Amino acid sequence: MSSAHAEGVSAPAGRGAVTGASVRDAALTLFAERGYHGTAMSTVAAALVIRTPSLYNHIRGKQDLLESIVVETLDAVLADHTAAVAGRVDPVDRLREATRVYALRHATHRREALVVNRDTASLPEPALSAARDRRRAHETAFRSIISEGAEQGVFAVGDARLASFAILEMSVSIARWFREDGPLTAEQVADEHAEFALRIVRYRP
Amino acid sequence: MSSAHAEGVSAPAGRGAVTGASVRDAALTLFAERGYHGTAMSTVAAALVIRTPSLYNHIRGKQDLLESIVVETLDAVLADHTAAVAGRVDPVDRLREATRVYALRHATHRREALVVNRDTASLPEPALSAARDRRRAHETAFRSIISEGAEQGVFAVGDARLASFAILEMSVSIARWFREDGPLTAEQVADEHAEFALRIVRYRP
DNA sequence: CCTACCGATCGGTAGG
DNA sequence: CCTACCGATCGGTAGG
Repeated sequence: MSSAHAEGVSAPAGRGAVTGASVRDAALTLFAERGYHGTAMSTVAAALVIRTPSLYNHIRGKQDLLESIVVETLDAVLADHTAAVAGRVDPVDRLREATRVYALRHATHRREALVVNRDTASLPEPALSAARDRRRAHETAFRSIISEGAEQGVFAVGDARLASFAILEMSVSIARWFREDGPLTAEQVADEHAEFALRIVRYRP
Repeated sequence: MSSAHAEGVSAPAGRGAVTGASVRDAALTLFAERGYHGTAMSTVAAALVIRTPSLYNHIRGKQDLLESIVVETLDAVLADHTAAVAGRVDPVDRLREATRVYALRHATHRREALVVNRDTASLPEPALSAARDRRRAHETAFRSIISEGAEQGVFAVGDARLASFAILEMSVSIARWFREDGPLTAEQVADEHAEFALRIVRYRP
C-alpha cells in the first residue's frame, strides 16, 4: 500500500497531481463500492477528472490494479499475523492478539478488505493462486492456534476449523459496517472481537 | 424459490426442457460463482445449451433475475426468523433458534446467500430499497433479542449491535466454505453456530 | 427455439 | 495530459 491516503478518494478536482498512487486510490474506492466488474475505467478517470486513456500513463491495466490491491493486502494480513503472535506462547494471548490485529485491519482498511473478499476470484492466474496461497497460509496459521489451545486443554472447541472460520469471518464483517465517525473506535471494535474469539473457543478466565 | 433444484446446475445437455425456473437456476449458480457483473447472459445461455436470445422467452432481463434472487431470499430469511422466534419468550431460546435457522439457511442455500451478500448493491431502485428494508428488518429483529436478553440480565454484552453483527456475519460465512459432502451436516454446523452465538453474548448455563 | 442484428459500452492503443 | 479510434463484448430486439 504505497497510497498516501488511508481512506477517502484522493484529491480529484482542481490542481490535483494525478499519480500512480492516486489512480490506485480512486480505483480502490470504486472497486469497494461497486465491485471490480461493476467499475468502468471511465469512472475511475472521471473521479480524477481526467480522460480514460490518460490513466494508462500511470498504470498497466485494470487487472493490475486488482492484483496489487489483493496481493498487497494479503501480504499485510500475513505480516500482521506473524508480528502479532511472535514471542507469545500462551494460546490465549496468541488467539487474542491474532484476532485483534485481523479485526483492526478490517476496520482501518475497509476498502481493501471489501475488494479482497468480493473480487479475489476475478483475478487471472497466476495471481489467483498467489492470492489463494496467502489466504490459506493465514487460515492455517490462525487455526493452528486454536488447535494448540485445544490440545493443551485451555480451549474447549468441537471443531477447530469451524471456530476458526467463525472468528475470521465475524472480523471480516467489520469492513461492512464500521464507520470512523461511529460510536466505537477501530481499537475498541478490535478489542471486543478479540474477546468474542476467546468466548467462541470457550476460554474462561 | 420455485426452482426444482436445491443445488447444482439444472440439467443442461440433452433433452432438458428449458423453463423460467431452469434459467433462474443456471443464473443463480453463475452469479454465485462469478458475481452478477462478472456473468454474461451468453454464459447463462451456454450453460443451458441454447442461444442467448432464447433466454428472453423465459425471463424479462438480467436485472430481473438478480432482483428475484435477492428479494425472495430476504423474504425467506424474514419468514425463517419469524417462525423461529414465534412462541418463544426466553431470550436464550430466541437467540439460539434465530441463529440456528439463519445459519442453516446459509448452509442449505449457499448460492442465494453469496449473491445476496455480493450483489445486492447492484440492484436498481426501487428493488435496492426493498432489499435494504428487508435486511434492516431482520437485523433489527435479531438485535432486539440480544438487547432484551441484556436488559433481563441473562446476557452480558457491551454493545448489542456489535454482537449482533458478529453473530450474523459468522453465519453468513458458512455459505463460503460449507460443502454438502463435508464432515459436518448443515444441521450440525447450524447448531454449533447457535452455541457460538450464546457464547458471544456471554450466556452461561 | 433460431439467425441476424442493434446501439452502447468495455478496456485499451496510437500518436501526438 | 489530450483526441481519435479500435476490436470485442455487452444486454437485448426483430422477426420469424
